[in-house]
Amino acid sequence: MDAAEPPAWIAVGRTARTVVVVLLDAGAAEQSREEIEPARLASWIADAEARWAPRWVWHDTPQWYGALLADGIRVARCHDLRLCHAILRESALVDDAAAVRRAVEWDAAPSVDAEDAAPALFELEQAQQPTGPPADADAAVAEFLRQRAAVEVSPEASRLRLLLAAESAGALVACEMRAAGLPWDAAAHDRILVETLGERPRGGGQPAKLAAAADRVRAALGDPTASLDSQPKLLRALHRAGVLVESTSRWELAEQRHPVIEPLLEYKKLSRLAAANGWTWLADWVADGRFRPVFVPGGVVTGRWASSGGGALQLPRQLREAVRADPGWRLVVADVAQLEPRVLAAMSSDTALAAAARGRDLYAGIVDSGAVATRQEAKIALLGAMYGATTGESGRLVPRLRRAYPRAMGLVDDAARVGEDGGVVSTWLGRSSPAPSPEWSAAQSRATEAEASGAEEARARRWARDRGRFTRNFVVQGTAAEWALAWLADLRGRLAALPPVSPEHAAPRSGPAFARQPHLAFFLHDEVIVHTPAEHADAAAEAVTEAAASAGRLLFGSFPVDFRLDVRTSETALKD
DNA sequence: TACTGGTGCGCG
DNA sequence: AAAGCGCGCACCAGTA
Repeated sequence: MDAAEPPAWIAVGRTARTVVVVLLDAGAAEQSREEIEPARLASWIADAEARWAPRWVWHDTPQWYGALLADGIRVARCHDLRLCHAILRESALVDDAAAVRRAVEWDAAPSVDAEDAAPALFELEQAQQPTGPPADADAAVAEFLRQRAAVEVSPEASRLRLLLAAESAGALVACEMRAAGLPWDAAAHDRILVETLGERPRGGGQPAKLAAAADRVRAALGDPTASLDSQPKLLRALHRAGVLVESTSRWELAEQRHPVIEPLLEYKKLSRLAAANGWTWLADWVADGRFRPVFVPGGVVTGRWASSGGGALQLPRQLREAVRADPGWRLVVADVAQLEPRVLAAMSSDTALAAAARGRDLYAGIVDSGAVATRQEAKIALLGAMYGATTGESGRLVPRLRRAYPRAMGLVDDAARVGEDGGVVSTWLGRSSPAPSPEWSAAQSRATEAEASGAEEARARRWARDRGRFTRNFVVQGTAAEWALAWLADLRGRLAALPPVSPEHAAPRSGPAFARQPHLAFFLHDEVIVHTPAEHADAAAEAVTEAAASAGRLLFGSFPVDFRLDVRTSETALKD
């Protein structure tokens, strides 16, 4: 593995029986290539990482990195071809995306079980990959060159490079968080379930408190066999009892006065907990004291992560008590206060909004500016502006923000207008919204024809406004996701650079080697949880804070906006 | 039996 | 029954 100059990139790909590595210089010219026996691969990669710290180029991070982590190997940087392809093929910052778009094989989603198959990645027999992007080295290099070409000719190359690096770093973090898991106290979870729902019945059936709530509902309805889990049946039963609601949603029920309401709301609350995060969930998703969800970077059109299985991004507040650090360890829980409005202030260079946010609760700052009277009003107005509210209290308050913060409001209003006209909008770093569907466009052009019906015109208008609200929010939500990726990536590096922990903490119960150091354990749009030995908790908390400031500078340079964090260090992930 | 669409609720 | 964005999941009902 000698090379004249250190490789800046190393592309990896599989053949039927071996792995091919391709060393590329900083200009992406090939220096050399080598075929590696699967048994030697892990140590080869570990050596190359230590020697050159290259950026690893591979087709799909979970399939490569999952196996490496299982072998105790961590890498600092990668370029995830599949994720970067998805960004570049749509980005309006790319002048000529034709070549990238033609490579349709890179549009394929990886097979669902690819991640679980990862530990077997280098076993001889697994050569077939039924779906997903190509896994061989030649395809990887070719796609990498196409992507580089698309980026390098763009006038916005530096933004795109940052976005691709952040997206790829996120892919590494997602794999690592799955490998490390979120420390989960099953006994504490069980206690919460027993307290809330009652003892778990041995032979199946409903727990006592849930059954009792159901009985009270049926008694109040005067209908001992009423079905509570079927929306149509429940609705009919309510009507028979004289509760004339149009839906069975909590919101509408709460406005009614009838003896059935209180027990019904109670029943809904309990049955939700039992169904979504009850004993079945605990058995399915928690093992060895860890909750291991599948994070899906880039899973949302805006660039936010999605999750698959376990409902990782919907952890109910009620269960946060069950998130519990290992003995001698701590959790550093940090979330950003009003991330999206701060991002909006920065990307629109709205110094007034940034000033309202600086060093304090942003909503309080808006109140102080005199635009609205109360914190609640400020919150409703700002959310309404970013989501496109037109009616109700929110719709009434938005015009006042428009006067106070014309630049910020102008940015989201413009994004809405572009979307209504069928155009494409982009985030700060260059992730673009999808083009309108053919059905959408057809409806719009149909509505302009002379013989279009009133109904057709109304539908086209409604769809246009729907799309306007989507693009309005896309620019803010998507840029906030970019900030969060930069935060994660920077934090990951800082945590990895902390000094080694003392020996008594160096070997916790189980898990990958990096999890013996302070490490990221959870991420939720604007929140991170770091699991750390107690002796490093202060350093980890400091790293979280510094990473946030660093992310702000990386995206917005010296623009004077701050990203305030609420940071708590404790043994559980409980909030307030 | 496997699917799809509707409903409702959890999260940001 | 939300208004006003983005998700995932469970459950039911209707259909293939």
